[in-house]
Amino acid sequence: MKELTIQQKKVLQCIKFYIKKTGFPPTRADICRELGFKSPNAAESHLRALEKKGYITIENGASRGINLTENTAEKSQTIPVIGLVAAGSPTLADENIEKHIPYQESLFLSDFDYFLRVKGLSMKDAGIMEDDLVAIKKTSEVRNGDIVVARIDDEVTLKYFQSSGNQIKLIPANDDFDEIYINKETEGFFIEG
Amino acid sequence: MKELTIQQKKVLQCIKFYIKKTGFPPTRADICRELGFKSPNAAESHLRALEKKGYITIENGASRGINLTENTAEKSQTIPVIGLVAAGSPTLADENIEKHIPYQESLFLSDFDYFLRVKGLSMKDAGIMEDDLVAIKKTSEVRNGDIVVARIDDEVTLKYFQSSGNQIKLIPANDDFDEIYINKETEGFFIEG
DNA sequence: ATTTATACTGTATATATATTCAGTAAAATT
DNA sequence: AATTTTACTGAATATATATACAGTATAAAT
Repeated sequence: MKELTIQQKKVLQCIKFYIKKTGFPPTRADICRELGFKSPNAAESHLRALEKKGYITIENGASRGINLTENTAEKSQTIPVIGLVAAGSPTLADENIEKHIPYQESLFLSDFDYFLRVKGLSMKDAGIMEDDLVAIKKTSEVRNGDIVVARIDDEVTLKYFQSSGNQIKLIPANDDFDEIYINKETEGFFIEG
Repeated sequence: MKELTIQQKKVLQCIKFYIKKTGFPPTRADICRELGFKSPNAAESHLRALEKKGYITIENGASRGINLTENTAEKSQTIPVIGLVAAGSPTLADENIEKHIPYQESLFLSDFDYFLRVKGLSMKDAGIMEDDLVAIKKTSEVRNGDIVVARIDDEVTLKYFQSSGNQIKLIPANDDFDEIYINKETEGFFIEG
């Protein structure tokens, strides 16, 4: 695939961002607004360049008829694997990256931020075993029953989240201690084993 | 969330399908064409109903300004887990469903069809271990190097796919036998463990 | 019994949008 | 040195599109 210029990258990112935000592609005018162009033809030209280079397809005559190419949408990225998160007794939690694994966005299109390798068996009954990878998404919204990564000072645990009034309980899925929660931080996602 | 009527479901499905196909939402006219309506107002009314019931949002004045709600887009589904697929020496392959696991489409937005539980260690070096779940997508396009689920008569194996001319080799990622391929059927996807 | 929601056809229209044409200018290729 | 590509402004326009208005008819809710 042919290389993009800096401006063309900006336009492509702008399109992706717009779709993510609104659910549908931008118009020429939208792109101009986002990037500060004063003529719709500036956007048009860039779109045609992106089309020519194979990053998007354009349905002629259709409004917002921009379609990200597979290679563009399913852009292969790498996701960090963060090591050794304790699930039993919480251990230290520096975000030491184990490795980066190549990862096709198309496979798990959720936008989680990193993988966490589980240590300990306290979430055993939730299907999360030792050495499993758990997809983690940084978020500020946590609902009851969610599995969260709780951080207390420098220690991390995987627990069920349960908020009742002002008290927040972190419940392991085995038979350990319950804890008071301090600072909701991330939300666990998928598991396997 | 309020229940949809049959027609409203059809319209919603039509929108999803259109987005999947084209990358952008349909116009009122597009919906009419797909569903056989003769007046754009038929689509308009349904859209407003879907909006009212919270399945979509509509950006007024914007063309194709339809956005699937989170609950709509991330519709929780169940995916079958198909049991005991041999990876070492191929065993029998009736599609006996182990169980259905609830699954949020948002997490893995790829459209694979089912999970396969791996038996045997012949794909060990590819990171696929015993008892891992492998996401499988039925497809007719297979490229060299893909991991495929090969079906020979009633037996199934997980192997690397390698086509050279007319000969098709199935290579395990360990140290077993190579085989001739008969009937490309599905394509393995992700793994974990 | 009356209202409201569903499910459309059909016509009309303001405007949102793609797209072409005419330029300017700098950078990169050939 | 000449051509092509990049990167825009600015104006003009055909048409794609949302959307309102006027109806008809049936089913569901109050």
